[in-house]
Amino acid sequence: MTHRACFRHPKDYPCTCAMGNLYRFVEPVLLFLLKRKGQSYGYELSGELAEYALTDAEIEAAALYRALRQLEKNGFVRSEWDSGHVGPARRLYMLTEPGEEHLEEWVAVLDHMSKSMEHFVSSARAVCSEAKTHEEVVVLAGESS
Amino acid sequence: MTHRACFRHPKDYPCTCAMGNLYRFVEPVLLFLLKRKGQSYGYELSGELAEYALTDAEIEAAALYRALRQLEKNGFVRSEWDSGHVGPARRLYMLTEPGEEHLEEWVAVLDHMSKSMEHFVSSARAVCSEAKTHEEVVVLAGESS
DNA sequence: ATTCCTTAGATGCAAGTTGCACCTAAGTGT
DNA sequence: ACACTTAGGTGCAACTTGCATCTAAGGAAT
Repeated sequence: MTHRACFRHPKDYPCTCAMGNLYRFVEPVLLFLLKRKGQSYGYELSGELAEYALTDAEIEAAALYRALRQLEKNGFVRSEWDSGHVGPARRLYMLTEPGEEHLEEWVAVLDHMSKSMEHFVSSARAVCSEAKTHEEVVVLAGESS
Repeated sequence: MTHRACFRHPKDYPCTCAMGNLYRFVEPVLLFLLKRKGQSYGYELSGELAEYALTDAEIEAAALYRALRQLEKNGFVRSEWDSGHVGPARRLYMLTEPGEEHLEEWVAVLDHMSKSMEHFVSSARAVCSEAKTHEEVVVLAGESS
């Protein structure tokens, strides 16, 4: 039941929905956006998250708010209430010094993962096309048997 | 407590341990190994898993056995007991036709993710080095203020 | 005044993955 | 008898996520 049922994306789109749950890499994207913007708040970030998301899966607002609180609990961001505008108060987040370092750690980790995945993809493609070539050989040989 | 505590790897190694839990991508690696080997069993696979693992984190034997059962439940692999050898019986796994297709889906997904991560890494590096350059400018300017 | 919409943040619950510790069982060696 | 290796497995706590739902402030319309 976990797999093979994706309503959200068109067929042929390489979404991860049908692959079972994957962590969404919410943290590093939030750290990156906060680094680039200087400061921001949950509702605003939720609009820009999709652009740099590492999977195609939509990042839920609930996950976003929880990730920000978790980052704060771990000391990577800090926040203050901002009421200097119309509408409900916003919780403004900004990176801390440990947060800057943590972002750089994430960059190293994701660089590493990206390369591992590339290696995996090319190895798997080699095995699969080998198998296909073999199938073709079998099919061609089968014509005359 | 989730973060910043990795005992298992040397410092400076870009491990994911300190990044909180990440899914380990056990499934696609197992599908790939079964494709390449034709058939295999848990204990043997556990020795070859590290080579193609997509994160540096060790994949636990427990996770491996559970992933194989899950794959079977979902129809991507099938298994049979093998007692034709010394020692305890082995549960021999092999890909099914849906499993072959699922592997190809995984390859497409991981190709996509690999490229997203690469994009993220280069964007983040640009922002960080920009900030560093700015810091250097500030430091240099600060010399004479 | 009451109702509805938008903005903004948050929680409760079920389902899923994982790490750790532990267990069963077959065969081998001492 | 006892310990070791191979092989597969379970129970529990901790964690992430999706979905549904909630609070609350401000603005617009009836």
